[in-house]
Amino acid sequence: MEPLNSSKLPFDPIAEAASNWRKRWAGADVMATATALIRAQRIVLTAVESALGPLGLTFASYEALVLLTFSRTGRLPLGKMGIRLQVHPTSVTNTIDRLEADGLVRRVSSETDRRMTLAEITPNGRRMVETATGALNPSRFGLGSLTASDLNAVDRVLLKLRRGAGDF
Amino acid sequence: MEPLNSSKLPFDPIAEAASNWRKRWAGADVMATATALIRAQRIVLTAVESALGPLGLTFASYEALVLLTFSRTGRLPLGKMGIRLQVHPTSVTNTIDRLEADGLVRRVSSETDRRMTLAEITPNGRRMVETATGALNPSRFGLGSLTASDLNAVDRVLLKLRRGAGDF
DNA sequence: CCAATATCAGAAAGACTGAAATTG
DNA sequence: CCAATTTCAGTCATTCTGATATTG
Repeated sequence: MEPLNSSKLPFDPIAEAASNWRKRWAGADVMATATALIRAQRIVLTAVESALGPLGLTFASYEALVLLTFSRTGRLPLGKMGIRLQVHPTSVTNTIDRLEADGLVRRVSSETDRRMTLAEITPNGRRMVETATGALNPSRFGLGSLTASDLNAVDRVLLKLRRGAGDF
Repeated sequence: MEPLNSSKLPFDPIAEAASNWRKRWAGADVMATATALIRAQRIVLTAVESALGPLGLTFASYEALVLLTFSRTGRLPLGKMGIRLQVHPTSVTNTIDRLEADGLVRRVSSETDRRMTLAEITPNGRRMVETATGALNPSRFGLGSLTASDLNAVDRVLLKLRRGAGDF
């Protein structure tokens, strides 16, 4: 995953837009932050997926694998994974489909509640997490220009945001 | 655009994951922030598109309209719009296609450089911006739980991030 | 001839809706 | 009979690649 439109601008397009918005309506500040958040996500995703792409993973599938790695038994119900990763149920099905096709995960039906399907990470899956994490490290998730205190400042506010949005 | 998976958790899934990551590798902090940024973007986008959806707009098309509104002549070359909005050229073509089909914009070929196509906002387009902005205002872009100083704190760091990523 | 601009065809991944099958 | 879990079919917006036509 490469840059969207790598042509650089001689100014900050969001600041520029915000200054226009402020002439017209009161919501300019939130809109500027919202736009910056969307752009920040693209920066992160671009960095991450350009590191993971060669391995055949997306960030979503990597997150799913990591979640399984951290579970005690190496297996979790798909529904629970969706809740933990905050993604749509059909997206989980989709992600697990691809991971299963690549042999990184396999589906196991639960013995206690047969409605549930568990995803279980395979030995290949565990190896892939190691490799992928190694590939991800140098990318710093696109956040290499931020200091520890910058990260803290963002974390604090985003925690508030996510709580306010009812994430947990 | 509604919630992804509205089931609430009794804890912060990102903090939980971060605590697991820290046991294993050094990049845990950046990964936590990266994950939070991705989640924050989804919160914003969900709020925004649920306000704009009934009007037949996406955030991308709304941004394009607003950009035209703020330009002196009400028209801009598609390429320049892509750079300003930081989206892929084909996405601009796509977005303008839909706006044009809805009569909110029309294509005009440039007279100075005939390679360029300009998008020009129509009177209906201008009315739509008014309506959409009115619909957006109460949503506060999903950022209603943040104070002005919270917004400032995020803006400051994301400015650094975007500059570091070569956005401008 | 080369560069820039926009477009098109086609692929991929994600999110969504609505419906279905299975099981509790 | 109703609820929960997963899957399926299909749609949509976005991004990307690679190719093309037009113009500078």
